[in-house]
Amino acid sequence: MTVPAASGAPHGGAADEPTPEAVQLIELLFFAYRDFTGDADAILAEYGYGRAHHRVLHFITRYPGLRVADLLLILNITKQSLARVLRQLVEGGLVVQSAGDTDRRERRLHVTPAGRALMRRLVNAQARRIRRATGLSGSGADAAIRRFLTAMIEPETREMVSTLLDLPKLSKDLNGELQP
Amino acid sequence: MTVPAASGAPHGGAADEPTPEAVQLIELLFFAYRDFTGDADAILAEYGYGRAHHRVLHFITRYPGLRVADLLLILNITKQSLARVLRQLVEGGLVVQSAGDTDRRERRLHVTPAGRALMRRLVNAQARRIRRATGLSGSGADAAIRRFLTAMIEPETREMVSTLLDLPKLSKDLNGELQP
DNA sequence: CAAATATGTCAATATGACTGACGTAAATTC
DNA sequence: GAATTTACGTCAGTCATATTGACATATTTG
Repeated sequence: MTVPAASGAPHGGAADEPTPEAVQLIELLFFAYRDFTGDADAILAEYGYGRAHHRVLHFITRYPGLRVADLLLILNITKQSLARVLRQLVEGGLVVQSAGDTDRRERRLHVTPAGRALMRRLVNAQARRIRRATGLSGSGADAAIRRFLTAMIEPETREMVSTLLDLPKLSKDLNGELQP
Repeated sequence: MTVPAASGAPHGGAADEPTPEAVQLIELLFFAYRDFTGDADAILAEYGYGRAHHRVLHFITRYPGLRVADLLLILNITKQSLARVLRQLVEGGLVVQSAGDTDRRERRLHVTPAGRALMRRLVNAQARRIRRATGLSGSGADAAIRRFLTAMIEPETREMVSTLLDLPKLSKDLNGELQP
């Protein structure tokens, strides 16, 4: 008797059974995401930064004036984890903090020109790969891929992400709009 | 006047400019992959294992008889990194090693029934999310998504991955077929 | 003023990755 | 048959990222 294949499933079992297509997508996701982040990793390494710095820089760039609490919710990490990364970005002159206008306990976060410079390199590299990939996927694929990735996100998180994606212009005054 | 950007182009410039769609996909990829791996992470935590164990277990399950060298190439990590994870899986009774038939220096890797049991839980959770996502993306989306993810993979790696995906049945005798 | 909130920080720990060096057994080559 | 190469393992040290728990400080709010 041969070793049961792929998922170990004897095939034809529960309705819950993973389809071979789904299993293939699991592997593709692994390799695709690894190479996708690899683009950025190579650039970040020049600066002595890592993926964590990238994520923080990304969201501060995209949503200027973000508060620390917002970042914690978006990234879903602890403040201790964020602290070191954020401190290094500030010390490196890529990010500046300033007390909130109405609430001076808050640290509103903004990227500096140097931070924008790095972000541009990073987004260029990653967007190039994405454009190439969507280009190769045929027209109209873009919408399907966006729907797929959105559906992959945890429903609760999905709402927050939709808010983020749909309101990029409001960045200058997203005072607490992020999570009511 | 806005701050001049990193690699030069202040918008409307180079053809290299990242499109807003690409930038959105960057964020969606981040959240989608995070929640996708979160499914598995929760299960693995029960066993005291991590993502690294998952990846190793996954590929041994999918390609029984895999050699250590194959795993290193697939995962693109060092043997020292693999060592601890693999040892823990063997000690935990999820994976067994046996000397190769023709070359007794090789350690052919196989999952035990216990390993299959864990893998089944993991693949069920992740495939469920994927099926739900592809389901929500409309019919025919599956192929578009597969093309997109494949195109996201580094061309060199892509060949290896295609080989892996296309030859799942040959798993029992992939003697060195993995990388000629 | 007291309590809640936003943020920061000290300390200890875990995971997963790395480099570099060295060891052993088995196969291959001369 | 000896020498080299290959497959794998292991010891030692380091780094990046994350965790939990406890405590500090400033500021806003009731």
